[in-house]
Amino acid sequence: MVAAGLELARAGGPDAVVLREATRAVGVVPNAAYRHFADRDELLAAVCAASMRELTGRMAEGIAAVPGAHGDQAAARARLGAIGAAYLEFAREEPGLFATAFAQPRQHPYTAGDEAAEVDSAEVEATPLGLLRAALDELVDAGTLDPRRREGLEYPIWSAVHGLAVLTGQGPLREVPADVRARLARDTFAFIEAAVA
Amino acid sequence: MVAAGLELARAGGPDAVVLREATRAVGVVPNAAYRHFADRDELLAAVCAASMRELTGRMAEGIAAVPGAHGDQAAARARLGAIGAAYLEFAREEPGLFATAFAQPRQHPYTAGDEAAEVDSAEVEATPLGLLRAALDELVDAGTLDPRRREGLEYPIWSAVHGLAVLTGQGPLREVPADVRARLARDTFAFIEAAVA
DNA sequence: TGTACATCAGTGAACGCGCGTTCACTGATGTAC
DNA sequence: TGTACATCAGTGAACGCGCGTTCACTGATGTAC
Repeated sequence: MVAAGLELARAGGPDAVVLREATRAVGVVPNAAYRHFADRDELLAAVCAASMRELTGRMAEGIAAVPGAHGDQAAARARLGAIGAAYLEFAREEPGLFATAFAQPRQHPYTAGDEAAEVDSAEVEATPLGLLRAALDELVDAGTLDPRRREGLEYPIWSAVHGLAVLTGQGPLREVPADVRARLARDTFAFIEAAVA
Repeated sequence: MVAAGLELARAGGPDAVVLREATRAVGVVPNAAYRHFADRDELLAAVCAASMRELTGRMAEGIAAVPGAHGDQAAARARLGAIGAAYLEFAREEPGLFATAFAQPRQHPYTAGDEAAEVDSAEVEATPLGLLRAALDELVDAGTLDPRRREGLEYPIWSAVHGLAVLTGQGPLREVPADVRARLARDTFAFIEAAVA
């Protein structure tokens, strides 16, 4: 059911996650879905969570593909770039899933500064925000990023990349040609580096 | 009809712009709408355009409220800040209209660098992007912004502010308390200033 | 080893709902002669 | 000045659609005695 819903979301975003259609894809009668989900919203929530997991997985892959030991300056920078690139690539290649991942967000605890330690670190990791935090922490470890500038830095960076993804996805910039899109991505990354440096 | 649709969008976003409901609000029979709109999508497009105009208007008000002559350094900076603040404020106070403004975007010509001159300047102005461009141009005029860094700078800035609006609006950060939200906005503005300087 | 029973995924039929849209129409308003 | 006519916003009734959801049910599977 969730896999079927995921395909619907891939093709048409969260609104396309229609209970009856998912059961049809599975080859089952509509009300059979109620064996597994309380209602349509519960199915949608599961599909949203799966979409978010998919995004997180792509980002993790992008990071893992960058060689170099933890703490190496060039590698740390490259890993931050890989995070942003994977995020934008997912938004471009899977607009339906991207929209779905953010359509019905699980409550996302804001944990900056002092409260950070309270959160189960494994859970935080398995999240786009968690991966971004780890990358910034590595930049601090590598000596590239001044620790005093580290606090809260994940949010403006996340905003910039997410904003670009949205504007060039469903947004007003969705019709720009591929080369312009690539340039926007480069400019945005340069902008982030300028602010970090 | 558009005003009624706008109220629906204000309350529930673009999906809430239901043709029958708009006619009901106007006190008219459903099919009467077809005197004025080819179909539901045409009504929605009109409502989206009106939402975008509303956003642009709020931003223009925010700019106009900043005293100081064109080219004054402090005033120029304040105007850039006012743009971002108005954008975020609109997204927070009118989430439905904000979502609607970006729901069915009019094709938005990308005009950076050489092509900029080709576009009717009046049309460009009456747009969030146009206002942002004007503010950045003023920073150049004021001598605050290096002209060599000006080109294409509007997009990362727009992305950062738009991303923050989305993440704290419908997005994963939508549940954060007001003070944290304010801090995120401050951090993002500081981030932008750091990249611009 | 065999029988009784609980579990539970899936069935078949139906419901009420609100939607967008089409049809032929009415009736007021303004204009041409 | 008065009559004929075009225009056009709105009417009334109806359509087919697909949706989420509820009901009482069946039939296979696994388990307890």
